[in-house]
Amino acid sequence: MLSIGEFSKICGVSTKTLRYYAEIELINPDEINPENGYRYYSIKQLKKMLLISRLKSYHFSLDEIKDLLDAEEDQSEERLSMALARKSREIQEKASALEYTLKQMSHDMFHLQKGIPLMSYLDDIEVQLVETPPMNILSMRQMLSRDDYTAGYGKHFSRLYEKIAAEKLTLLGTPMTIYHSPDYNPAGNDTEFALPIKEAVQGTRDLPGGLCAKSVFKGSYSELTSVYARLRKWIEDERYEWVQAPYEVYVTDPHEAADPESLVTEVYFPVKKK
Amino acid sequence: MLSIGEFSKICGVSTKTLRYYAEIELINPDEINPENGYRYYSIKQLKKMLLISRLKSYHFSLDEIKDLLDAEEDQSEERLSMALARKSREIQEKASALEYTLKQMSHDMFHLQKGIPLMSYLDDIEVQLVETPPMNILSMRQMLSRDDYTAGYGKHFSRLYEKIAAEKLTLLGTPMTIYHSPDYNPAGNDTEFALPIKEAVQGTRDLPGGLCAKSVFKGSYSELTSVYARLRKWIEDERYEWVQAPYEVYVTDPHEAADPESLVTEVYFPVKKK
DNA sequence: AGTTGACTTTTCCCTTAGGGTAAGGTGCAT
DNA sequence: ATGCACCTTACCCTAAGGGAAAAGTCAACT
Repeated sequence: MLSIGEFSKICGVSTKTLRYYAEIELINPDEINPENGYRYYSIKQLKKMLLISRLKSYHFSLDEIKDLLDAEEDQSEERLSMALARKSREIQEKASALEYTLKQMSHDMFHLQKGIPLMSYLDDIEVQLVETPPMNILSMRQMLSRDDYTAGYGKHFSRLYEKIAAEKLTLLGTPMTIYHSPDYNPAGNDTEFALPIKEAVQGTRDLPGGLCAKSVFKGSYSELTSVYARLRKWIEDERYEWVQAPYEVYVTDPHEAADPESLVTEVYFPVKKK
Repeated sequence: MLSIGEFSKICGVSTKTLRYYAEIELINPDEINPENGYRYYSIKQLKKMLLISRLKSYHFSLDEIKDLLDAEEDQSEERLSMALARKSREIQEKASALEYTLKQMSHDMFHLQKGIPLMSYLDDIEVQLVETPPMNILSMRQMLSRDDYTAGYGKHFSRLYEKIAAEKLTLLGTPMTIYHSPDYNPAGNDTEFALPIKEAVQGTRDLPGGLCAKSVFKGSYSELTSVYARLRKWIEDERYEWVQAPYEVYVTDPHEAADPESLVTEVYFPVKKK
């Protein structure tokens, strides 16, 4: 039997951690001396402890690890395999999110180098009041969190384009995204991906036209949240009111634009006078 | 003037967040009604709030953001530039750490698919007692955290190799790492990178020989922590005691091994009988 | 003028995975 | 017997807010 200090050195984890793991019942000491409360670990627990450390290095939470270890003997390998596959996908998404962040940052650093203050583009966003015609759109709607957005974007639009090709429909414009969640919600947004088409077939719906506050923005998508802020500010200032879900129209195909600076996006807020 | 709810919608952050930011004095409401405590924000604060959101998306902590915003007007752009460059490097390191984790995971998944339980290799690690001869080593020593390890490894060894080339020294073996921190410390380990050479020049020291517990391990470096555990267990079981810093010898050049499975590493623990 | 519903305030507790410290009890070697 | 290393529990702390409760306030509608 090993004291907590000895076991801690063998495993490479702190005694504090071992006590915490006992508290949450992730790994219990083999024996506890009832007189003095001393914890004693057996060498057989080393393997379990090392597995915990490894899963932790794979970014599993202690709760997830507990679930995996508590699984029945005969299912455990299968569950572990599935969990690893799932977590691996999560990490890939995290990594590509980081890549994206890096791109945004280098973009901002480039601006700063040229002496342009970071948020100055805000002053250049112009807002106009326009009347939009009704459209017939082919769309898919889903709850999406910020993190899923990039993945969702590609997936849904490629499906929509497939359908258009398969059913020989007539495309009338560029892709658009409609945001149905009333206010900004970090947990997830009710998002509709849409393409305007001519034919009214199954899966299409009517997007009513009407008065809209509109901004045309040229630049990286990461700055779009500011465009929304600018529009909401304008709506507030001009005493309008927001009557329907706002939407974005991607005038430039993001896959064809080499430079994020050249991306053109229109943002519409359907409004009425207060 | 905008109420907290209005300002929150315009900025795309929750009211809770705005209250928290006021509490930590990151961004204060322009005015607080002394009678009812209502917070009122001016539209001029929008730009600051959006900048905060952007910096947050770049993984700056609120403390860091506060420092950046509190900077003097004339220094602020310069500091921002430097901070972005630094944070960008941090993120790159995070990303490559994730890539590395992904490699380890796919390795484990491959094993599981073949029906090999994850930690079974532990049973295959053999320990032997050997007598090592003293060596003369050229070395560099530094505190390194787990995260810096990969970067430190490449940097230090390339410097050591450069010196050997420049001074025409005679290499007597493969690279090794000596771990001077007595127990595992997540904050940072006192690590010495070394190459055995013939000549006793400046920058070299004597590595005393003696009795060692030794394991030869074939496989990915991520499994080395377990080799250490296995050795410490053996030392405990056999009633030996650990008298000096343990060290690893990289028998295979990690840059030349295509498959992590083929990497060969020796781990030595200088010991004496208790 | 009264009511209702939407909005705002403060306060308290909760989250992860332990770290740090204090006060007091043990085990082992000299 | 003493000293010292080791062990115990208990309490507070972290970052960035989320959730809920209780109470006060605003604005619109009747």
